[in-house]
Amino acid sequence: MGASKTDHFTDKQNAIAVMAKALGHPARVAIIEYLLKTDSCICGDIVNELPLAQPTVSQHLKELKNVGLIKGSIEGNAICYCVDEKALTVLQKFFTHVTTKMEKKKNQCC
Amino acid sequence: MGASKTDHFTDKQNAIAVMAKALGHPARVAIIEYLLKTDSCICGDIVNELPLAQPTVSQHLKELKNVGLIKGSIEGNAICYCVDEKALTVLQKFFTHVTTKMEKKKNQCC
DNA sequence: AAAGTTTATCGTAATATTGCAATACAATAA
DNA sequence: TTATTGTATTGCAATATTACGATAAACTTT
Repeated sequence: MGASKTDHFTDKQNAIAVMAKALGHPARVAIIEYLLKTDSCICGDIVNELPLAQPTVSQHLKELKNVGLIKGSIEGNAICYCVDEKALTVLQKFFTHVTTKMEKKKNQCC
Repeated sequence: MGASKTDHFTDKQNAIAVMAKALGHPARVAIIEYLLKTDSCICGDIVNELPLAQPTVSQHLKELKNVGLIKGSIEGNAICYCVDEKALTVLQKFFTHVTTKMEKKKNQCC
């Protein structure tokens, strides 16, 4: 095995899982944080910021892009990457919903 | 390779990544949602709810527990699993922080 | 104690991820 | 055109994940 049985889960569950998985690596969390912190969003700057080789960073960027968490636009020779607001908002709403539900339950057990 | 270079990232980045990774599988998202939806939190009920074999579910529960997203308490013969409020609140705050920062930036590029 | 119930662990096969060197590709500069 | 610069892709080795059958462990009931 090694592949998830996505067929049996809801679209929403799969969507959350796919985005969460993309953030399941510190380098990719660092990329998102860097994109929010800085004004420049040039790929080369991200490579310099991270303790990883250029091909590895490129791979991480590709993954974030595939999942829709970031988007890239060609900026002359370089490429400018930015966070995608919609995708991150989906995650934000999910976790806010979760914590809201938790408060309502207030430790009914455990 | 196959192992993440966690040494070079901040503790917070690693913490977020570890929890996000745990939610990077639809079954584990489904488990969290189920625990919030229902009053019963018996392991057997979770196994019945998911389209996966009992050992597989047990493995997923273990992962969620290792990461601190859920906690389990022995309930006679069975085991009662519940979400851990603190851990999920950390994620909620992270994504709220992210979306807040996004709004401030308002598409400076891309 | 013996049998049943519930959950965890072991072992293993299939697949996925991570990381990087080498290299290719694309756009600009000389 | 020929560098040069910036990014992506390929190929591969090391490791991790997913899934489940078989089995063990722990508690309950009979």
